[in-house]
Amino acid sequence: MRPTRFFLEKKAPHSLARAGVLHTPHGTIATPAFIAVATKATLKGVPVSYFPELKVQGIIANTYHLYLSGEKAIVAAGGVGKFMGFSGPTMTDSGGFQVFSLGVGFGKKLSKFLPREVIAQEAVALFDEELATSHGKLAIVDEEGVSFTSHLDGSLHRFTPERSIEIQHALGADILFAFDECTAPTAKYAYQEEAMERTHRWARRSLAAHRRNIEKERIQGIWGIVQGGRFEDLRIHSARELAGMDFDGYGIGGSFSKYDILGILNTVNQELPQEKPRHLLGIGEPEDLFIGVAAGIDTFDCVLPTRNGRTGGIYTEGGKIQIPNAQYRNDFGPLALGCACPVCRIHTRAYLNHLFATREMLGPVLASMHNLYFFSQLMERIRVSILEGTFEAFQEAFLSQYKVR
RNA sequence: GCGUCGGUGGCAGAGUGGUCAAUUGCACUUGGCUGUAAACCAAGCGCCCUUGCGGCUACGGGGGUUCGAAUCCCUCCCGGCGCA
Repeated sequence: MRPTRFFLEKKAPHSLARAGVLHTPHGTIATPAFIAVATKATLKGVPVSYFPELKVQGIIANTYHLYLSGEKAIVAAGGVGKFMGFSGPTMTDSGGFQVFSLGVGFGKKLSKFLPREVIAQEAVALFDEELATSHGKLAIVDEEGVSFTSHLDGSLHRFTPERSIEIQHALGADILFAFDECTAPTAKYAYQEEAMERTHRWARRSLAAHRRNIEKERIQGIWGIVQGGRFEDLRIHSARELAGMDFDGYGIGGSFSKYDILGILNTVNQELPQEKPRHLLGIGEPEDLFIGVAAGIDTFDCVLPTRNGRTGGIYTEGGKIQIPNAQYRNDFGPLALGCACPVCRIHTRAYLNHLFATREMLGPVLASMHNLYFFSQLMERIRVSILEGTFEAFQEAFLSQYKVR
């Protein structure tokens, strides 16, 4: 029996949305669900003791970052979950994203979504010069793997699919991801295709390395990552290719064009085995979560609730607000209307505004907690709506008052 | 009272004849953040104006020198320090 198992409970009638339960050796996740990002074995700013109240069902940590900081103590502690004091389900990302963020993304303010301006001039060459040079990068890709220059001390490190899996075995999460290459949103078709094919070869090697370890294979599941960037035909090809491998679930990675992400995800998910869980890596805003769910995604992870929280962004029913802004100085209402989170039960916008203005560390902490609850709670409501057969109505009701800037 | 040093934009503090509406930091205002190089980054921050190598007013007050002054001179006011 596989260490992670997924059971579908209900499918929505007019979309690919679905509700289910994902079983792991450390408990279950009711899906659709938001997985909190705990890159360096900490959900930045939020004590594990608050997880239950914040409805945090699971976390995802990062192989590259924990490897750099030294995974020995984590192994000695009995795995990343035990190390951080979290008894629930855990995942580890393979380090594939760092191929992008420390590679072609280094020094640039590239998000995973193709910028609006670039879409407009799609026909024009997309930063081809920059992508072609390795100057200024901390990660260089070759067929065998990736050479990293540590962003911490400049030391040289080497990741291959086998090495990533080996470290992920040491970290001991319930679900680990195949080593992949996350490409830039600006990558041209030819490079995207090349990277995707390489990612498929790495997926096979990751899978083989995992199955080879009989002990770990029994207690950790491995999910493969679909790539292909914003190109639909590549995505279809990638999904079929991955579907043909014996993964326990699937991650959908890489970058997208904001405007056809629903279409691409729909396509991808129709190619993937229906009975297996799909995780959309690194996405997204509340409106993106609806898009993902509607396209058949079961789990998500994203740094936004914590990163935005740390930097003063608060999610509310009416959209995202900047709590340090002057207009909230005397706003004694809750952060979000009707929010039942432990922060809103006690604190006001004015207080959070004050904490940020005075740079008190509690500000980022409380904001992160609230945002985390907001995301988890949103996913829970989405799940309930699917079970009740009212997903589309709920989506419409939520988005009608949630303003996207 | 004498001597001396100093008074610059919200604050601190550069500048010491032109390229100064004035470096920089803080504060302030506003953006951004999507598998976390991020408790971060960016922009703005005298007034007017749609624009500009744009106009106007500014470096304690007043007056002068000069083609030109935050920068030099005189004087007044204010502050620190020293001596009486």
